[in-house]
Amino acid sequence: MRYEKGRKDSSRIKIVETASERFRSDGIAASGLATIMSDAGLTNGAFYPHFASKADLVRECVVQALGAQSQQLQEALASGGMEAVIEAYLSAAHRDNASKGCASAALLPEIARQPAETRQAYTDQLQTLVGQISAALVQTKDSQGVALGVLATLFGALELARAVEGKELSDRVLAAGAEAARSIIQRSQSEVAS
Amino acid sequence: MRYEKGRKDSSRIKIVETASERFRSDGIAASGLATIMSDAGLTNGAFYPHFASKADLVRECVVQALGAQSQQLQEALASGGMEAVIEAYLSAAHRDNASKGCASAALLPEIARQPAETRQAYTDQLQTLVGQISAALVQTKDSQGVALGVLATLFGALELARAVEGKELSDRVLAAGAEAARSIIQRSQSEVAS
Amino acid sequence: MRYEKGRKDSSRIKIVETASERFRSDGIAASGLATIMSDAGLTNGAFYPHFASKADLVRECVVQALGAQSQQLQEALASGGMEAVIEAYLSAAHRDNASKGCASAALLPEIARQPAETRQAYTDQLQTLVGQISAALVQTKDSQGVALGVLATLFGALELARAVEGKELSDRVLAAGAEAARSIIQRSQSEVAS
Amino acid sequence: MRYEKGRKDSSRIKIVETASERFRSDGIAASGLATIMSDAGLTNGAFYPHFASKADLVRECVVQALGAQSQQLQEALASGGMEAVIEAYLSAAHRDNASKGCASAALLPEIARQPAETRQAYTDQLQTLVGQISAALVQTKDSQGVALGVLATLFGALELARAVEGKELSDRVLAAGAEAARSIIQRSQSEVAS
DNA sequence: ACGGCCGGGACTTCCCGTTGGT
DNA sequence: ACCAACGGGAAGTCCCGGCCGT
Repeated sequence: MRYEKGRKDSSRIKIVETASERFRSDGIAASGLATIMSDAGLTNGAFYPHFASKADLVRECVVQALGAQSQQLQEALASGGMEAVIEAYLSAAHRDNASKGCASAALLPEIARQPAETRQAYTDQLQTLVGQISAALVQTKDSQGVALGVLATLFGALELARAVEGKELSDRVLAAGAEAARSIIQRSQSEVAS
Repeated sequence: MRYEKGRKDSSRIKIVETASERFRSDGIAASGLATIMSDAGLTNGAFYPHFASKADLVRECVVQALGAQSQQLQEALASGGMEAVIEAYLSAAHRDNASKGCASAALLPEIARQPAETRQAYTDQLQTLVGQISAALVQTKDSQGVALGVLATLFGALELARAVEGKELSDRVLAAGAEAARSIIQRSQSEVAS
Repeated sequence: MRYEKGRKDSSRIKIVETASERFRSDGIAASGLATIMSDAGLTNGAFYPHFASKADLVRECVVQALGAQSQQLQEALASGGMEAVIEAYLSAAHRDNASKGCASAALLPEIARQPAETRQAYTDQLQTLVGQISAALVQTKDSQGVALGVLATLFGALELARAVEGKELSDRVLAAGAEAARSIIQRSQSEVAS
Repeated sequence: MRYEKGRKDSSRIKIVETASERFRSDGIAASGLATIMSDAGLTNGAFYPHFASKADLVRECVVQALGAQSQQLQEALASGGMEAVIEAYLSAAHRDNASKGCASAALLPEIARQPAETRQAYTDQLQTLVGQISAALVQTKDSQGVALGVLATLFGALELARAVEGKELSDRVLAAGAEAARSIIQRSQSEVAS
């Protein structure tokens, strides 16, 4: 799509992937371009031909990370429905592997402080996720609202599980988040039934 | 009382309050001590007699901010119950005023990257909130889990509302989060009823 | 002939001449190929069909510059002997016009840091100069040594005259160098006489 | 002298010493600040509090290197006179160890391209050397000129010995330079005698 | 031969957290 | 408590040597 015009831009892709992981593990502000480029097998000087600024890279990473998440979501929904999605999202593995996990749970407050363009890009990608989840639910008047509520719960629970000290409590947070997500879905369906 | 241990200098209190706001509005990593001290009406050199490091200040701020939140929560629960809490938390005013708002919604992913001591302090304070909410709910087998689920939903929804671009969508996120929180609570109560 | 081996394109000759001047005026490391090519009336891309690398060009320039110097030396020796050579070499005009002057005085330390092939090429050309001067001297046991000593003095004096600040001192350096060169020659001759 | 005012500035001294070696071994233009700072055990960011620019550092290095050379010269003159100076200067050890050796022989053409301030600093230091050598010679009308001539010969011969390929020839250059230097001195003395 | 691109890396500016002298 | 300075290190601009498609 984007980088079809010029060269094959494998470097650009490598940079975005490397940065995307680094941002999720260390945060955006705490990640330096030099480290990212070095991890990508390149040097500082090779950055600016690809991106106008760090903010530009951030936007690209948000798009990339949520795009990949959308694909994973599609597969999970197809194979196991919402229940599988919830269990995979609020798993210990996902909690313990932030660098390859959900960008929202890793970066939401930092995304909120990004320029409007980045937030718009995030919003666009998020709505894809909302649409996918909404479509997987029994249709109600406001299945998009339900999807948003479920996503908020998943994001919040994963962040909380990562922030608290103590594995036992963290596991309980994951379980509580999963139960909460199920509640939201089930209550929306029971409304339809009534 | 918690922060009696050190000197209860007014300077120290002022630094913590100022930093606490700055962290919530700009993020921890993006906030410099020089700016914080300047805003507190002091200079750089006055910091280290009070705190051993920035990480130390962060821990103190987390305690202070969640302590204050606990007090507000108590008042809101007393006057209007959980419904009032939800509405106040997921209000446009709270969304638009991060610097004086919930530290969790502003900082959770950054707290997750802090040293164990800070995460432990956060955990302690969080459990106070959980206890308060749990006590306000109809008692069930796992009212703490419900409280955790509600908190996760509130945190996630507020972060999401701040991150998305467009007021209309952001308002919908707030509403969806509120509805989701109500669902979690109501379903836990209906379980009791059945 | 030396540089017949490659194509004797006029472009190649132009590049070498342009680079040769630029190197002498700005130094090798400080001279970029883009500037050289541009000054030669060509573009970047025309370089590599002619030379394998910048080091290759440097070698070629060393050969070209010393070859030209050898011709000038021959003429000067023929017309005015060593005294004319010394005066021309240590003239204000030569000092103030490095770009068309002696490559040794302009580049010796940089040549010393070049790859062996370049240093070999320099050595070959230098020995031509040594032979010419040696032949112009009264023959002694070690007229080549005397020629080397004279050349070292001329190179060193010209470099020194270019490096010092202040025209008056610089002129004195030139004069002192000339007098030193004459001393070397005269003493070698007096040895013969004795 | 210079850095007495502020702190002990051991860092500054370390930077100058490290840079001074690096410049002499690799040349000024070819030496990057990052490498120099890294070798000095510091990082990029620590450079500019000490020096306004790379050119500023170069000037400092020129002063430092020639200052040290002046001390060595004094010792050599005291212990063995000019003959000892010549032999030490045009020794294989000095030729093969440019990084700790004479800055003039390593850098003269690059110094000639530096801003006037650097050239002035070089000139000042050079005149110290000239004065020392001049004082060591039998006094003649122009013992400063003789000293300049000797220095030019030494500089040129060392550069030449480093630039030529082949140890045997390089050794001959050293010997020829030494013989030339002796000739200059002796002829200046015989003038007096006559 | 052209022109543009690629990655490397230079120089410089800015600000950070922290320390020490006053 | 002030404040200047230190060293660390990031962001950004620039240009270099080298390569390729046209």
